[in-house]
Amino acid sequence: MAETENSIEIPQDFDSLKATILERKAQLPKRLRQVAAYALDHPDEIAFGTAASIATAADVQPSTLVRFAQHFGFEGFSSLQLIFRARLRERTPGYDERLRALSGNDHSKLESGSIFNGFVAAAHRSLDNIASSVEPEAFERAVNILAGAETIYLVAKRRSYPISGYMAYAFGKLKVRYQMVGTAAGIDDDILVMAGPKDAAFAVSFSPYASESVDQAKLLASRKVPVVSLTDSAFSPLVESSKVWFELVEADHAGFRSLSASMAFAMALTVAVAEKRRRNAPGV
Amino acid sequence: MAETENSIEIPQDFDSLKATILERKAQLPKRLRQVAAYALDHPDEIAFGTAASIATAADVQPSTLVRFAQHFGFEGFSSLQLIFRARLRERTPGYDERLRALSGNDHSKLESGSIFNGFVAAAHRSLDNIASSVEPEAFERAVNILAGAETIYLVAKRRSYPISGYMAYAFGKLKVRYQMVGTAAGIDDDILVMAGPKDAAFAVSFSPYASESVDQAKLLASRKVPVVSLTDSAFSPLVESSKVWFELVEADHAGFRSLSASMAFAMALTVAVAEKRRRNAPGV
DNA sequence: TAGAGAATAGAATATTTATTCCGTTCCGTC
DNA sequence: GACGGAACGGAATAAATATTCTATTCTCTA
Repeated sequence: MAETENSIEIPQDFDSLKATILERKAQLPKRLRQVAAYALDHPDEIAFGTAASIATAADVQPSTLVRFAQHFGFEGFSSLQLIFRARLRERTPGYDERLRALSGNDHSKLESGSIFNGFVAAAHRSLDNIASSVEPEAFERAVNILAGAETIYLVAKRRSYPISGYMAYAFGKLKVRYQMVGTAAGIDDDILVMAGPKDAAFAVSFSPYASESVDQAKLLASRKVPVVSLTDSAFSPLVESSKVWFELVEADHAGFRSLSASMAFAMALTVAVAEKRRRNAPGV
Repeated sequence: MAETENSIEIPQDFDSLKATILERKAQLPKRLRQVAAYALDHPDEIAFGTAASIATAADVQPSTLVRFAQHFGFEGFSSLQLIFRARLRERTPGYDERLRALSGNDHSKLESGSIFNGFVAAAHRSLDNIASSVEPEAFERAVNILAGAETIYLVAKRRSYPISGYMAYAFGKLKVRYQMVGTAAGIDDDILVMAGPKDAAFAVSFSPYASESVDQAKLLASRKVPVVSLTDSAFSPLVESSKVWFELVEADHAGFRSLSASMAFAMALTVAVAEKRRRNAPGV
């Protein structure tokens, strides 16, 4: 029997597939071993290539790839390929390590525990995401804009409000002048007409974008107030009003998003701005 | 002419493609803009998906994807897809690696960058910390207490305020009755005298503990309102008033703490409570 | 070294997937 | 409000890609 291995379980992720291949490579026939070697040496090619292109590269026939996949219990080459693709999607260093750490704790046993673990994992992912998507140069520009401002206007509504709330708290402690732009539209407009080019604004808004925030950012931009913004898409309506903007997508768990990464970003920005001010005006 | 743009050069890598899309997004027709937004928000899906699956996800026709690709000078969707795949092959460097790659003479850029790095790292540590320190049984008890309450009172001041603010937002969306206990002392007391044993409270306070929060937790406890609390020490004054309490120490960077882990915790608790309610009262 | 079973190559076929085409709708302009 | 051009939706078609099938080769054993 050299066909599907129905007795043994089929690997569901790259790591266990890799282990299985290594374990069995000794008793693999010539061409299948050739495929095994190529697959482990060039996993990206397997992920993106076609059966024909991979076969050429590995110097075998396309049908050999199918037999290889079936030898390890897969239905065909395509289902094997999915494993290699999933690997690229989850490619964050430390990803599976953290996943293992989480599944090791006792939360998984209880009903609410999986929710807890889910949000912790989502927060980790969000943090990995900002770490790779925020450009140091953009961050520096944002810091410079805000550090040079007389007053920093904080624009945020609804879901984003806690972020500006925390920044306000921190700016207060750090003796940085700020002004929150709240909800009451009448008052807000009175506040905003006092803003000018010497000030700056930090706006936060996530989909679905609160129209007040978008309007206020536009108003500020039209008054030549430089706007730095934090949002979740390059197509966010905040972008057009912004001198510098950051795209930050919070990972979700079961459709709900926390603000973990946003909070880390907000705090970093806040402290960096305060630090820059301290340096530029040490005598004050 | 709405076909291939032979006059302008065709983007050869993801960054320039992204730049081109952003540059032209304003004058893109409806469906093409829809595709543009989806593509930049979900680049991985474009890389791995088929024209049909992507079209469904972006809520357009497959032919629209082809037109989109051709609009930007590509021969068809497939050649556009190659750009998205190439992006995944060259692994995205993390923030710290890019920071290190910067020219070493720019001190300020390095400084702001390391602040950013520091807060992201601190957030990761905080998350690891709560994952191991929060007891599943305690979490379950907290969920039960809050899920059984008629009204959930949210007690938090100053630094903790954003946490209860976000929970309030989420409870509102989830149709869970809550009452924030704000700052104005006079009003708060009026609110609190309405609380009784059928309600419950969630209090958050970190060192130095705001005396109002501590007093209000005490008051609630004396009125037989079960209190769940989140704080940063077993010796916190909140502990004596609490039925269930959690110790959560946010890791700090340069003496400043963000709220990343607290946010993840708060969101997990909020969703778990709403989920439990939904199960217990499916008919409502 | 003959024979049996496994493995392989390559072409034939089936399937999936991208692209084209055309009737209809939308939108701006006169 | 009518016209013309651009954009769109959806089905038809073309292209690509994976899988199967069979004749042939290899390899081990008696």
